[in-house]
Amino acid sequence: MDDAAAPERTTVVTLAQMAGVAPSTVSRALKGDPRISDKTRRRIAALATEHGYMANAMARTLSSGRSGLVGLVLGTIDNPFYAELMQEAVSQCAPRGIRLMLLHAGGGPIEDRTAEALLQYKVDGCLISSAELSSRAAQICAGHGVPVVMVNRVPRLHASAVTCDNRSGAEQLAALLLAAGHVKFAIVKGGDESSNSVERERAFTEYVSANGGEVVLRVGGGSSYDGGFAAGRMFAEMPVRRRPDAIFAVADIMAMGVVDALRIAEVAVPRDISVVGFDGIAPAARPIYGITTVAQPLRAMVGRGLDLLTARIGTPNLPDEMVALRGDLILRCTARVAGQSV
Amino acid sequence: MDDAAAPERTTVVTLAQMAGVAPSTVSRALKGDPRISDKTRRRIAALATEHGYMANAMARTLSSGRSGLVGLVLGTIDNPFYAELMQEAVSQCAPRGIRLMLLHAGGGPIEDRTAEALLQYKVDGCLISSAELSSRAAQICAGHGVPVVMVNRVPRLHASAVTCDNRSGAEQLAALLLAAGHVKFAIVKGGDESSNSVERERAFTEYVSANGGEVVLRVGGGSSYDGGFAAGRMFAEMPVRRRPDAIFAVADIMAMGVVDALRIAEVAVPRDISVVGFDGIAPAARPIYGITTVAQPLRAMVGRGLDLLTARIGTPNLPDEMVALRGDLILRCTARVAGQSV
DNA sequence: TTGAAAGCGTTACCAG
DNA sequence: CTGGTAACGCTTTCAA
Repeated sequence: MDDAAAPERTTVVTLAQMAGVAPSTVSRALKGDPRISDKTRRRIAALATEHGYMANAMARTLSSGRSGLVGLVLGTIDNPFYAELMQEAVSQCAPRGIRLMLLHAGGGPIEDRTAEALLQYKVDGCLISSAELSSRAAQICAGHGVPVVMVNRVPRLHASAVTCDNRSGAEQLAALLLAAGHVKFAIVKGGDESSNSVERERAFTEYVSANGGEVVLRVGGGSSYDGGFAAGRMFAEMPVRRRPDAIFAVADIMAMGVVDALRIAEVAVPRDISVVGFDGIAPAARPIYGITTVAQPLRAMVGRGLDLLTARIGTPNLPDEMVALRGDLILRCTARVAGQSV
Repeated sequence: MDDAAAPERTTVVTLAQMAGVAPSTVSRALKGDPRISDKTRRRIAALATEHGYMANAMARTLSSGRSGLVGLVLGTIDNPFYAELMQEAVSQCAPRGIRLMLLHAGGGPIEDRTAEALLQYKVDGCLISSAELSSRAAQICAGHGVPVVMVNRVPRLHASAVTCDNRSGAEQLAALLLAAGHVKFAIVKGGDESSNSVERERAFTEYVSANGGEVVLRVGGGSSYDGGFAAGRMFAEMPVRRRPDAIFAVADIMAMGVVDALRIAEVAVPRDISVVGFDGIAPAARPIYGITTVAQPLRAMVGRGLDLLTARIGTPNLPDEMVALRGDLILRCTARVAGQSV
């Protein structure tokens, strides 16, 4: 009835007709191919905007093999770090003209059917930032030449990665605590599969041992608030003599749990125990927490990750590249500081 | 050199050749078209799995007009509610075979270039859960027949929506507080553009007024922790006589801020003031907070939202539909309860 | 500097 | 029940 005037979506072909040129010319003009005369280019561009032309990404992909899609894999979202990372990724992808396909978010491995979306939608590359990457997904990427970049995680298989410099960060924290006179340390670990946790833990331990301190205790915190809370309660219940001086929680979210547990048990932070974290998530900065920490340079990390990815999309078979970015020590109030009384 | 044996990706055509049938038959067999004989179907299916056939989504979209893509628009991610919603959406989309394109996350409106992705990638529908939907994006969807479903937000333009029953929730909270003997109430609002905030605020006010209480104060909290914190500090600084008895923060994230500010000012919750929230986000349940609240039935909301969306994708021009799901009152410890001493 | 035509992999329509 | 074939909209040689 009322669709008599089917508006006939504008395509390269319709544009070509209007401009009196070939479709190929339109295609070239629109993407700025240098061998199209300025005059025709302008004419075509004008027509295009006038008619609200929008390239059909599907057709383009089918023909060119490039989709402009990047797969995003996120870790468990209870940790605000991943939410912040996601937001950063979204905002940095827009100006680069890359679209994100959200493949996974949360704990657990990637489902097979999800991994297949990689292939079906001809994803150009993959940005991964979860602890658990199913090996199937990794295989798929590797097997089909889909470049993978990991952010905040060292790669197990064929992939590039950008991480925070865990060693330097952990050392800065250790140095801070040591300078404040602490000697008996505890570490609240993430998971054993978490490369970050392992690296931070080791660097911290080594630095402390080499400088007159000792890590007397290490407890698992599962990279979650609850894990940190449980650990904190355990510390609070220890006889004071055996209790550590200072606690390094390898993630802020766990440090928050530790601090809360201590607070509830009326163990004063930092008077009785100093607590430091790692990551620099927003809630840890709230006045109620004021977690002393090392902040990951999230913006730069995502930016660098996207650089690596686009480079590899443009030029296949580039060698894997690992980049570590230094984090910033942020002094707040859960750790004693040398020469400062509480 | 070593790509001599170009593996020739398996497609419907190659499969057809192997099976000795037409491509159209393969296509039909693979999608379970009933008019293909069981025998051929099985044969083709076997071939397909054997050769690891993966349909090319781009080609399919080009030909069928349906992409299987749903655009996801998320509000500011500082509120864990959106992170939880995202996770829920991701996990519910997978089994339904729908893929998510992450269009936007964070504050601010959707960029135009992002909105255009909607068209370029032939997104089948849009799931929106942010306060700010750029009208441009909405126009684009409406103008191109892309169904839109809003979750946790009432639609301004042409769109369906699923929300929590704000009225019932607010009334449950009001009733609880009234029963505990509170009479002087304050409300910490979200933004004025937030439909949820407005609805909750109004329902709460009406119920309270109708039952012998009074809302003596309403202050903006910007739907953020910081906003709640500022509001809480303000309450703490008020002369006790003028201070409200009980505070309704229209979002848990603000309630957390309120509670922290009061705690820091050594105003006891709930002894001196009761505080209630709304949403049911995970951090508000931590022992350190224990926010009394109404939890939104997130899983059901997302499920229902996806139902509405797929229905509208399958059958265009269905009328807009608004569904409200009742939330659950969760008694924790920031609100006094009738007949209970503190 | 531009044009013509051959795909890209699927689906859908029309026959048979 | 199945086959043929024309789209879908764009890119990309190969020619001119």
